[in-house]
Amino acid sequence: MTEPASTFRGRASRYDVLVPPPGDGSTRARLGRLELSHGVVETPQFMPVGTNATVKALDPTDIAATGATIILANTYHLYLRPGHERIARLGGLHRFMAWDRPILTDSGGFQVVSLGDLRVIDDDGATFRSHLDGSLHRFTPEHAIAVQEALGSDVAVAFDQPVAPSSAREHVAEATERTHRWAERCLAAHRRPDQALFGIVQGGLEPDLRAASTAFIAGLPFDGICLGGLAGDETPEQRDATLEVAVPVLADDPRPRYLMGLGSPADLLEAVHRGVDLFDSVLPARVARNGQLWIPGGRLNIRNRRFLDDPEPVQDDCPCPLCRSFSRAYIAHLFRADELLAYRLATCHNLTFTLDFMVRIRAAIRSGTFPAVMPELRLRAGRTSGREVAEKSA
RNA sequence: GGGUAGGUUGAGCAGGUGGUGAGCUCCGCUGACUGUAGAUCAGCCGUCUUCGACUGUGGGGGUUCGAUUCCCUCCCUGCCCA
Repeated sequence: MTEPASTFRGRASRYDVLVPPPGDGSTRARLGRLELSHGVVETPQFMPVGTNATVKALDPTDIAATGATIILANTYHLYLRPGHERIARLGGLHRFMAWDRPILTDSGGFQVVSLGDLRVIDDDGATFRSHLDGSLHRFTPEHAIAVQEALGSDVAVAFDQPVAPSSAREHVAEATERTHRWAERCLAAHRRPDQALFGIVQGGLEPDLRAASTAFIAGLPFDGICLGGLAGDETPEQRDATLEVAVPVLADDPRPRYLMGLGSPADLLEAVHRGVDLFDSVLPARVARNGQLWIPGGRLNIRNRRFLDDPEPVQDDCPCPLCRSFSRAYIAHLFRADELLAYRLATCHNLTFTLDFMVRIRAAIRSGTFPAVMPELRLRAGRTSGREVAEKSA
């Protein structure tokens, strides 16, 4: 392998950019290698979400078979149940969930938005009312770090205050300021030497706030830069524009860039093109559980009646356990019968599709064909909403 | 054959003892879902020219201004007794 274009050595990570953007301005996509305590992650990469120390419906063997090399788990949920201290006593999160590859923990910041009615926020932190039993819980930057250190993830993430992209400018500004102060506190609180720590940029869709936030977070000694507050209610155009503002600020920064929450293949492609290295999202797994299967060029709503008689596999060339052994008719039947196997097979498939899509992106970057193959990859990704565009012959 | 309880929109039900029965749950159809309070949620789900109109309470007949309701008769189903 040739010399990396850049290398970043963090406290518990190393990031090599193996293939930098071409320099002709045609794309900011790059190929990288992120070394963490439990293994190596090639970038651009997608992380399946395993909030409760499980990627819903899958066991670690299934997860690995999808091609995933790193997964995300959630600090807030694991703090509430079963408790981070219990997980620590039981040997840490990797051992607890029997996943020996890298894990990134989200800080609980997202629950500041997602648990809207159940939390009160102030400058020092956030108070949550548990969605499980209604009890009160206090989260501060220091506490979010302590919990993540107890869990022992490869990558911890700073506690932040995301806001809906459509929020008013004053609200965005306030949350962004607060996120900056909390970022500094997270850095000051962090001790664990075998755990990397990523900082989170906010700034909403306001170009000046987003640029300033990116510069501020990049100015701190984090091991990676998360772009937060996206993958919400913004339009794809607004998201692209925001990336065009943020990524150039990081142009000479050797650290990995992680866009939090993005998950549809079409969205991933556009964000890679604009310079993002890492992603996570519940989307492939959630829509799978809800009966939507992703295939090249589109999607199948497998609950539709017509699939009950369809003997074809969901996707011919897919190596997942669903496509390898079963027909569309079978998975359609499982969904209608509310059989648990439906959720496992569907989740395996969508994650396999998504991670294979990332493989294709990386291969194109490696071979220097990346910007050129985008139309082809867009076609494969299909539309992110609306009716399916690809239909096998009946 | 006798007795008894029933027959309501694909299924299962609710309701209704003379004055406008389209209400629920399934099923079905279509959407949505992006750092997971989500194996979830929303809309539709008799017909039509669908901000409204029409039809519909097993069939037929009767009483009545008006019947799902009262009367007659027939059919069907469950249960009990022969």
